[in-house]
Amino acid sequence: MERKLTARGKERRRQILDESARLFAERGYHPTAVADIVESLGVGKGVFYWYFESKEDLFLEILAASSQDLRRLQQAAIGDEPDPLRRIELGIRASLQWFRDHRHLFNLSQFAATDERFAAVLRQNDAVAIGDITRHLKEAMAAGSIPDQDPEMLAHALVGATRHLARTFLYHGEEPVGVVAEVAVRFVMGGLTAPL
Amino acid sequence: MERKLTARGKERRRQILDESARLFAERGYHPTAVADIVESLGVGKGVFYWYFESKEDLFLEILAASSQDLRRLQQAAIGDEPDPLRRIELGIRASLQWFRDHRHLFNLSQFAATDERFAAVLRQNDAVAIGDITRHLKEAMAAGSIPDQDPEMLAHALVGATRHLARTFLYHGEEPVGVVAEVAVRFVMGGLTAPL
Amino acid sequence: MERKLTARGKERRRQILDESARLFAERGYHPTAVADIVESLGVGKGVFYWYFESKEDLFLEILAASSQDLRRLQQAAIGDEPDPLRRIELGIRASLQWFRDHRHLFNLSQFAATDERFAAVLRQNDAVAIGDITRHLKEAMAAGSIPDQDPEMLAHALVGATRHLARTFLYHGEEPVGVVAEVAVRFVMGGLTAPL
Amino acid sequence: MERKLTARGKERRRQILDESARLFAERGYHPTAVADIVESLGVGKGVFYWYFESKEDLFLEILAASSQDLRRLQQAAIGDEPDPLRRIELGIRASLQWFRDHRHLFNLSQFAATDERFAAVLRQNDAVAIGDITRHLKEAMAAGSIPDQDPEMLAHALVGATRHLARTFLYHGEEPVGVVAEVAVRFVMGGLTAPL
DNA sequence: AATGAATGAGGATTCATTCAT
DNA sequence: AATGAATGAATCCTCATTCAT
Repeated sequence: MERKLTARGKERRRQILDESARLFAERGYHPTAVADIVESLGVGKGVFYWYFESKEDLFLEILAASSQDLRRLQQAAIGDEPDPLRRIELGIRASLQWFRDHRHLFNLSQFAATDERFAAVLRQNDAVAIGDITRHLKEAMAAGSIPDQDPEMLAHALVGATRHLARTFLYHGEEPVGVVAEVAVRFVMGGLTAPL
Repeated sequence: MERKLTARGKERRRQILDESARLFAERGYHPTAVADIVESLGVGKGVFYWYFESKEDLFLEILAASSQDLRRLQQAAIGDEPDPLRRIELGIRASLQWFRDHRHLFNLSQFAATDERFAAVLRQNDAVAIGDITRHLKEAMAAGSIPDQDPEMLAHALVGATRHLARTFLYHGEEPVGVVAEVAVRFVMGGLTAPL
Repeated sequence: MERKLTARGKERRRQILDESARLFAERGYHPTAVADIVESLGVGKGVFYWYFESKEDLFLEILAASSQDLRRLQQAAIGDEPDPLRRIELGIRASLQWFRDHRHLFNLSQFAATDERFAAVLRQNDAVAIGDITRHLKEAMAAGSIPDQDPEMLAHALVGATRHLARTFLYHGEEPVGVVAEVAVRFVMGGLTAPL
Repeated sequence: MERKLTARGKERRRQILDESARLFAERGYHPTAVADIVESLGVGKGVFYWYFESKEDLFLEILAASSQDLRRLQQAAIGDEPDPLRRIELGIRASLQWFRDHRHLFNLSQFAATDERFAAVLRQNDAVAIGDITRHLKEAMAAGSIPDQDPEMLAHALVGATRHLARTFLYHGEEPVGVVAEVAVRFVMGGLTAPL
């Protein structure tokens, strides 16, 4: 594969990527046929396979791209903030904003976790995120701002709380991001700083 | 439907229920064919449709049964404990134990969330759980043991943190339940009691 | 696979085997779609896959079966004839008769030779036939009725001449088997006994 | 069609012809896609259709060209040899050499025989070869050097033996041409001169 | 001459479900 | 209750060919 694409080609590729993410999210991976995707774009079936090796391949690409996108946003939000706990707070707020803006992607990773072919990518994506957070936590422990504990477990607790709030109130519900963020941040900070 | 089943019939039904839960969890709902299920039980295809309306129907039943089972355990664990925060703690510990014992079910609800036909049931199950927790939280707020906040949001934060820890360290990992429970309880209690 | 088949099932299986051999021979392997086969039998598409793993699998089975059938006939024709050259003659006559009766199979092995997935089976089939002939030739050389030469090469020359005559005059042409057999036997015997 | 081609154009055409012959021989006609051919040449798909009407057309051309090439070589080898049997011998030796040099073409004609669209060309090619041989044989019969028989049948027996030896020992095997030629010539001469 | 893009019919295979026995 | 057989719509993917640039 690895075609050389013209400008028009790149545009098409992006179209397919976007449209299929939308459909996968809406109906699920299996129930969305390649035929649905191309029909929804008004192009022939061959187009899909001109740009992607397979349906599976496409899905993997969507997963990878979205996780990269989220991370980019988080890092931009954190900037060079020196306080590690404050960095975590900024990360949470950025994530919630991103979740709101890309709510349709929730189902994708949800589903990806249930299929071994995709779960691997998901775990890797997660490992990166957890790694980032773990670094902040270690720093905070070294500075004495939170008690010494297994930083990885804390990272997962933090991620779990944040994502679930996002799914419930930003994806299924329509709560303003700010409100959810307030709760999330307070809950997480309380959890991180809770004495042993 | 609603057949009257003999003792042997009930046993068969349970066999199918268990085996398909195992297969769905292992490979996913769509990739598991009815043919796989009956073959794995060494019976003919007719058997399946004797006991279940459809594959979809069977999956719904698995979902409902497992959520009921979890709730029963939680309530047994809580007993008549008077302190609401203590009730929550007992609920978390019971849930983690159940998750450990039924780890194969993680993927099932994970997947169910991505398919509108199943998501409804899931939401209902969740609503019950959240309702239980919300009641405890309101009581705790009334008693002044945690600050006044939207109890439903707190409930979701709590559930998200707990489930994610379970998924990561009890399903993918092999951490002892006690260790995870300790972290979960401290994190959640810290989060709940964090001052405004 | 390896299903337990009822009498009706075995009958169906044979039907598919026969009908597809006919179609493959008539139109070629690739141009014959599974849909053509089942349609020509007036059954649903699933039936094919109930009895055969794949189209490829079916073709391999046809190849194997036909080569076994031919060999069985040859051995029956040879019986316990003591003279090795006479055995070869009987084998040639039997083969020609079989080729006439199963002319539609010519194209099959012709095609099979061009696809590596099938060529292997073909080579194995051929090896058996060549082995049989080689044994007769060695005996004849030991008895001094033909000059000492590489028996395997002779066997191939013999097979080549016979098959090509069959293809030309029994498959494409309509010559009586007896006439072709006369020429084939005289040509081959002349070739085998030609002095060094 | 029938384009006027520049020198560069002719070169391109030849490239396509050679590369596709190679690929058809290696993988078979149907499994070789036009896309494979052009990709293997590193050119765009338009190129193919600039030089050839269709894939089918290309294949027919390959068939015709190779049979012409073989015949040219045979005639050059025969020269003006007066003895008809000697001419046949020279033809066999030349053919074997050509088969060795173009072994990859074996599969092509093998396959062509199984598809009615190509079989016609093949039969015509064969008819020419058989016609040449038949002429030599008639002359030999007239001269009394071989017994009177149907010359066409003999020609086919001869061709069958020779080709099969070539396929077995020059294409699949690695026998020296000389050795195979010796066996082939002796076998054929024995067969031709065998008394009635 | 040449390229990347597009077409869409066609092909192998799967699978939930039904049915005759 | 249970079985093997059958159905056929649906799915992913391929590929010869055409086209705009």
